[in-house]
Amino acid sequence: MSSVTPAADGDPAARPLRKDAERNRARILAAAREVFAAQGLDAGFDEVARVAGVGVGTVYRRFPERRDLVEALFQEEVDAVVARAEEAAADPDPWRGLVGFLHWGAEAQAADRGLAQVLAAAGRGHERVASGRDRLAPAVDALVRHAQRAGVLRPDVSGLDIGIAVAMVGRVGGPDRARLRERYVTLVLDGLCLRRDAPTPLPQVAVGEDDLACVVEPVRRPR
Amino acid sequence: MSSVTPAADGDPAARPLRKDAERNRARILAAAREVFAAQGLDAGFDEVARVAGVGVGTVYRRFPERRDLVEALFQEEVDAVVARAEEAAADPDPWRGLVGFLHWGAEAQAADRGLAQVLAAAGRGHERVASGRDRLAPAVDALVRHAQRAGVLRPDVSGLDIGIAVAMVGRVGGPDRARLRERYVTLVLDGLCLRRDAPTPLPQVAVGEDDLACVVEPVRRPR
DNA sequence: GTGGAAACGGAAGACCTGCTCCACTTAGCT
DNA sequence: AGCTAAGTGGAGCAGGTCTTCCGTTTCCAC
Repeated sequence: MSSVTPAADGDPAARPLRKDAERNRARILAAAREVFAAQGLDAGFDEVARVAGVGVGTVYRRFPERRDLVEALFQEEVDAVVARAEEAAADPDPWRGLVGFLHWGAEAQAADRGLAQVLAAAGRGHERVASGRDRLAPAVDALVRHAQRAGVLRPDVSGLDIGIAVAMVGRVGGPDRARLRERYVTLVLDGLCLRRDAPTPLPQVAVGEDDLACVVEPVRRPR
Repeated sequence: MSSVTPAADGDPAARPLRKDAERNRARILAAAREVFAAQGLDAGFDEVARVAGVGVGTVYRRFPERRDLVEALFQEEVDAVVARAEEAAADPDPWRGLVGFLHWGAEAQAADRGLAQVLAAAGRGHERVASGRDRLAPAVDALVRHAQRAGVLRPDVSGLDIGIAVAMVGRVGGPDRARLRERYVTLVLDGLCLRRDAPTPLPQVAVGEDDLACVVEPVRRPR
């Protein structure tokens, strides 16, 4: 979660960075991970620089475009999602695998705004992060097919549906609304299963009359 | 949808506006409805003024705070949602009423970013729009109880759950993704019903390999 | 028609944000 | 140690948005 590719930055022919530059690069990546998770992918570079303890100029020199930073960061985060999907697909109980993946995915996206945005961009086929989708889609598709062949998942849904469902639920609520998200994952899963006689019990949520800060986050306005 | 309270603006003791002022006020409200629907509640006042064909100063004089404008606008929009919920609750077939309300609500929120934000704020208990929730919550609760008493809706969900579900699905996709939203409303409804033997058929969506612009919209960063 | 209060509009100032640039510092080689 | 190229940081500029302010226009009561 915090290891960083040491030097070779895509182009293996590039001369290695100086030691201090490499150290700062790592600091910037760590800071960006933190800031992007909290504020989303268009957080100010100033903030990233402040958290990293370097000047803005340094951030811009190392990552001239925002995409460069995002790309460097989320390669590994996407890997984590792919790994989790494969793990879920390997579960001997296919339904349990699917359930686990949905819960985990919703929580991961809720905890990290940047991740949510990257996955959305990957789904949308954005050039630079498209490689993310190319790895992600097969993994989720495999999970879906696995559950469908076992006859527990309805046959008319695709991996894309699962991705969108995770994204939808992941947008619900603030940081401490984990219970609420579990509730909606359970609800969606009751819609995803092939058939059922009774509803799956939902996690109870105690919301006070004036403590309904649990709604879906507002959309952002386009630039 | 386009009628506007002529003069009495909250305070009945206020002297009536001059005729031109009243005309401009109506123009501003119409423009704001359009602009807020497209761009969300924090669209620039400049844009509202431009669309209304008045100067920015006029907008600021009539509505010194953004909240004043939002409040004046969405009183009636919330009324429309309440009316739709009551209509749905009055349906002799309670399940059909619920299905119709979810489809309508998701589409309404997708078509109007401003409405989505206001409903979110209302759910969150925001002071000025709190009155909206006070009217909305009972209407949706009645719809839910109606369906539950008829034994078609699972008993462990509340009106709030319905509101959040509508909001979640309403965030999916862009303007022409109505089909996709229908798909997820159907899926959620299959999770909401008391029991079912087979999945409800989902509306088919044809998405090309690189036309996956169907993901949930990104979250916005806080000010 | 006239006087004066109300309303108008948009230029201008305050502010905020993304990015560049260059005088200075530092690592690493000899 | 001394030299040089690589690296640094933050002041400052450009471009954008929000809000105010005041000279001009419009309405309406008389």
